[in-house]
Amino acid sequence: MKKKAVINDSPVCQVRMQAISDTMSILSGKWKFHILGTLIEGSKLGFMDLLREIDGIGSKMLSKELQDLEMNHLVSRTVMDTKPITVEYAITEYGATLSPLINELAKWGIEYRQSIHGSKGV
Amino acid sequence: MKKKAVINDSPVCQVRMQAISDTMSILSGKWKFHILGTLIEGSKLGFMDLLREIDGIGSKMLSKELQDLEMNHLVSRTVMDTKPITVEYAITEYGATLSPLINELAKWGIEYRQSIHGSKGV
DNA sequence: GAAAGTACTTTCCAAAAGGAAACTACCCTA
DNA sequence: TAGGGTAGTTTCCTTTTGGAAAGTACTTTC
Repeated sequence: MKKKAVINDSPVCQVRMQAISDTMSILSGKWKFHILGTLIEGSKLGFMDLLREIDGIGSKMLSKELQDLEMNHLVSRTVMDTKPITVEYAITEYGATLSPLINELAKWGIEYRQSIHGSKGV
Repeated sequence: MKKKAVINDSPVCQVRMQAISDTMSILSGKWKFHILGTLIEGSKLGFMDLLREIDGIGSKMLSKELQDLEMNHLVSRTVMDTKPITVEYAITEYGATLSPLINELAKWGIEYRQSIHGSKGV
């Protein structure tokens, strides 16, 4: 009995799956989308600003996630030579290409909430 | 010295952030997007089919993730009364509303790969 | 009646993720 | 010179995640 050739294991599909894995590995963790979302809304924020803006995050996580995002060129880090030195974090032009994705994420989440409340068991 | 009112903590923004958290918590884990992506491509697959299709997943994870997705009405599970009983997993109509999101995810990942190869350091 | 296929579940373990609190280091103001 | 603000880092700990392997249960085929 031959094993049925289930679906599409064509290159396009494998590339697609790989692409999804790539995106998710770059944006993994509990806080990446929050940080990016915050920086997309209010460009140029300091470390303490982000710590205050993003509800629940601690300095360790914020620091680590910002480093990840910077490494992937999604956010920029600029040390200003103000007197108590400050650092400006901002979304890069490249990071801004995530806007459509983040919008889809938000849109789906909003519709999800509505579907829970507005229906009798989906 | 008054604390600067950093950005938009208007209800819309909080709702948006909450929505992103909701979506991500439903789609958390290493395999959800793979499973959904696979079921969107080839509707109606058995447990063993999925196990073979999704490279690297084990039966424990597949089982657990399918239960999660079923609980959230994103996939359906139908026990067929064939002789060695088989189970058909399929994406629900509701689960299909994730297609645009998954497409964005894939699209961004593909462009990401291109940006790595095609540029001199972004 | 043994093997193999369906669909899982259970156990046991290792690694990764994440959080609280304390600590560094530097500067300014009072 | 003590307190408070900047921007983090370090330590220690718990929780979560995920994987390998074996087990369950039932059926059909050889």
